[in-house]
Amino acid sequence: MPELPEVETTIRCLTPKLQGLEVTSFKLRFPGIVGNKEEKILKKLRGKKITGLRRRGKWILIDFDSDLSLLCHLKMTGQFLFCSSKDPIDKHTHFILCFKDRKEELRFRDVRKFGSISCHLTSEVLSFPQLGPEPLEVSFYRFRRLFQGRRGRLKSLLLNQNFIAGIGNIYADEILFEAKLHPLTPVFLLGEDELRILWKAMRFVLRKALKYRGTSIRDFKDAEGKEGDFQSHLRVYGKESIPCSRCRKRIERLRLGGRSSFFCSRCQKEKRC
DNA sequence: ATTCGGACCTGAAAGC
DNA sequence: TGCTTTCAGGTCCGAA
Repeated sequence: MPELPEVETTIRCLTPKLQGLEVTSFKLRFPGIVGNKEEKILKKLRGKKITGLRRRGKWILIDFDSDLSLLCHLKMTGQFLFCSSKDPIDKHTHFILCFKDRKEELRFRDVRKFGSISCHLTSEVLSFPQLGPEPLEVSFYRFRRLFQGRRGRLKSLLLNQNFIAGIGNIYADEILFEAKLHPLTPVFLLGEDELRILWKAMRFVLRKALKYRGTSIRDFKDAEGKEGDFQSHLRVYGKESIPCSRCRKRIERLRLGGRSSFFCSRCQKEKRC
């Protein structure tokens, strides 16, 4: 479910609540989300204080004192909840952190169980996922350089976390519509002007999605259970056969690597070699 | 070397 | 109504 805006929204919601809290215990109800090795390391969290939360791509980092960090990925349906320990625990809640002098606890729930939590040394945690630059931090010059010598389709590249980190299926489609570029465009055909338009579109769409606190189409909720508002601003994603907001031609859908891509065939003309 | 399908899971919605 | 199929904000792996 979550891409950069949803992950960032989750972190912004959690940070003021978790900052400074000391771990007293944890419950692992479904060990599958952490490796067996990690289960051992997790015990080291007892007595540690949360110093802060960070995002890198779609990863969530929870930093503790004494050089420990949790590295978490929500995948499709993962969700963090900060709630009263008296609230009922449903069957999809897999991991719980409890804190000193607090009635609230941090829960990780994940219907599809794709998500993951692992524990690392803070000094090493970022070397684990091999990720491209942050879309909202990368300069145009570096962005342009990323494309040098690359092959393949434009949308596939935007989804490649190695290439750039944090964009997923919804925002890739929205960015391409904003930039008026076809998802199947071979990247070597892109010129300087188009790359600049793409870079601007990427920043525009992601910042707007952040402003509206993410997209809640199906599952996404922040750590207070609150939904995002960007779904009412989507222009192509999930809009098959609905008239394009720019030109009124019906939005089309195609399959790219097993995933749906929504686009306007009039606004986003396919480039030929 | 990219690209594809399948795998990992569950549940909602659509199709028949 | 009820059973079956399809689909889903992600990523990894192995095979064409």
